[in-house]
Amino acid sequence: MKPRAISRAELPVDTMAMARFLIGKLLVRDTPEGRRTGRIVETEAYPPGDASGHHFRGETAANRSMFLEPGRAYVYFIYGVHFMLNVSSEPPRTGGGVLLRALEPVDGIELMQARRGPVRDRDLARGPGRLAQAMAIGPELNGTDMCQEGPIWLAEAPKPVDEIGVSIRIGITKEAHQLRRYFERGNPSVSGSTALNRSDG
DNA sequence: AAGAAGATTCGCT
DNA sequence: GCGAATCTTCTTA
Repeated sequence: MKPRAISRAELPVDTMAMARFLIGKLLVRDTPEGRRTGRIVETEAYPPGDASGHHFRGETAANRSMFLEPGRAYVYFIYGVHFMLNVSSEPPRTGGGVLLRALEPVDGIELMQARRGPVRDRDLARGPGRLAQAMAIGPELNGTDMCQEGPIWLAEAPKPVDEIGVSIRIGITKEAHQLRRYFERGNPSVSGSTALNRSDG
């Protein structure tokens, strides 16, 4: 299977639309050791004006990537332990992003296992911190254009998406009631509780 | 200059 | 279920 990159022209210029659009698409990571590919099965939207978003208080050196055009990687470090990968999703200087929370492993599974240890395949990239670890994502990828083949990029969906569910987002306290988490219902690589993954907001 | 909070995960109880 | 691990960034004094 040969993945084809998604051009910027194909991307929605809107955070909620982007979060939904990305479900089922491929995330491809190319490194000297080889290629890792995962199918995106869970996302969260952090649109402009959302107090839980890192862009909420305006552009800084740290959150600059989210103020670029759609399709840029925003990578940040949290809890002293984990990296997280987002895709910018609004017009330039606006500020918005979509957090990639889980992948269904497709290719390069041995490379993911090497970084994640002995866990079931479905758990390799189940959760945003695990996703970053499995895909070898670090701060050097912050700002990368994901709309062309490079170290980290987006590619077309390999198959039709199953039913998409919607729920509240995980692990935040501000704007906690907003239904801004999207996932492929029934996919075993989706994180979160059974109750959350049943709802369809 | 110091402190607290944070888009999590893992291991133990 | 709870707490630790461990660090960056922003806020407040």
